[in-house]
Amino acid sequence: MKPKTINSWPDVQAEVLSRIYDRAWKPGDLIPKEIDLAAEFGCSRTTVNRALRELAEAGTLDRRRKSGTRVSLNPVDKATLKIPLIKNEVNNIRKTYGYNLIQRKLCLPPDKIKTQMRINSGIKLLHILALHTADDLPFVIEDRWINQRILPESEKQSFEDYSANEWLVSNAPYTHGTISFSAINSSTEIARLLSIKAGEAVFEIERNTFDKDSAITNVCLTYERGYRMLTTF
Amino acid sequence: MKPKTINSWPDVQAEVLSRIYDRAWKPGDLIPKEIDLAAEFGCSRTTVNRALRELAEAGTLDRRRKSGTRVSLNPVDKATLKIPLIKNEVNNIRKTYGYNLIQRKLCLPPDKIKTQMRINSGIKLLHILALHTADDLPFVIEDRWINQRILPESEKQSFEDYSANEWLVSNAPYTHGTISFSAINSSTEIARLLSIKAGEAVFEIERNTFDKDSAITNVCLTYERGYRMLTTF
DNA sequence: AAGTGGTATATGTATACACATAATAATAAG
DNA sequence: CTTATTATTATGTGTATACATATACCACTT
Repeated sequence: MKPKTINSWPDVQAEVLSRIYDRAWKPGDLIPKEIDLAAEFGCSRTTVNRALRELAEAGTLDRRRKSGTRVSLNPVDKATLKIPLIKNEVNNIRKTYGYNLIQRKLCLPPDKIKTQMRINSGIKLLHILALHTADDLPFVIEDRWINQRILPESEKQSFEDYSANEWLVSNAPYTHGTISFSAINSSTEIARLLSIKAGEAVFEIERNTFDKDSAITNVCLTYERGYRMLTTF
Repeated sequence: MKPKTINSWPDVQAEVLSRIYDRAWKPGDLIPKEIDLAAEFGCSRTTVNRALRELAEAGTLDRRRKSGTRVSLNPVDKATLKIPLIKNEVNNIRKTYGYNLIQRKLCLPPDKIKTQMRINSGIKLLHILALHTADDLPFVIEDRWINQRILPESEKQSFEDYSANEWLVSNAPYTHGTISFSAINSSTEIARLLSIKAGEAVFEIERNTFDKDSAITNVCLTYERGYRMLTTF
């Protein structure tokens, strides 16, 4: 049995994780300092630092200057959800993607949207309603409001051949945003578009993106019945 | 107007992001190589590398050896969801947390659970059903299966005074897991526990955690009506 | 035209070193 | 005994340097 050599940062990570997992280092325990680990593993402190920094970012370790590094007591489960383009999402499940524009209209947003987008004035916004299909079956409804004051080019887009979802990613860089997930009983309108019965539970994602303080767009995506959003950690 | 100095990796990141944001570097564009950026900013390649590596991990940049670095065409929106302890979740919204064990029984799991946990044999699992409350109102149902073969200590726990949710975080280290989010129409059983009407849409999170190849636990969390899971990016 | 192999190159990683910073612990001052 | 100051220390960051690795590109063969 050859002793495994530990001299790359992934090696260090693996070794540290294995010690945590084997309970040699228990939650709350202070682990040796970087210099000592470097000496033990026969690598440089830089390499140990790289490995531990990532584990701290992942929430596995808690690090504090002077105090040292300890195993997290409450390793917060962090699930990173990748939110792909709907087109890609459909292609990923090996189905044929389709897109239908239902409505495109400049109008005054309801209060609910104004609140979400943090808009006070009575300006009109571009409202887009569209249906994305997978193998010709309803997949997700896109109900979107676009701030034309921030995105004047959106006026020229008809959004008939490709979705706002698609156009925005490469035309509307944002600084930050909010996202929320919820379950709702489908309205008659939603039920009709998704070809389901009114009242059936559907999964909704509501997203707001901002350019500094200005809202760019608000979108509510209502998925087909039984949709599951999944990820691993 | 003093020229801002760029010599720390956060500075480099900010500058790169600002150029992407100002469309000086558009999606798909090849950006200067690390050495050139280092020269321009007056810092070392290591510093530039650190900054760009993080942006690539975040999905903002695409990097390939020899080819170089380009601005992502499809910057995948990544939302990182922190999944806190239910107790903390309730405390965070400034409500009083309560816990009620409904059932604790060793029994054979249904096929659906066996599939999720990748269990073939006919072993019995510990089944826990409990209700978490916020200000004495139903908040979330915890429906859990625990593999006692992997976690023998769980046998001694009554789970009457504190939840499995809580006990497991500091007693069941895991290697990986899966998580899925969905919307369902509440069954009569769920409706009764949550004090809502049967059929009302509720938000569900199903999680599986594993120790290498062995399933540790499967849990299905069914939230109160109108629950929203939110995060920012 | 299609494959084969070599070379140049941008990113990826490891190292030694230096200094910065945060935070604890020790010390001095009141 | 409390508060302010200072020293110490572990992590955080920046630099120069070296070598590793993936891969685009070109030359060459078949």
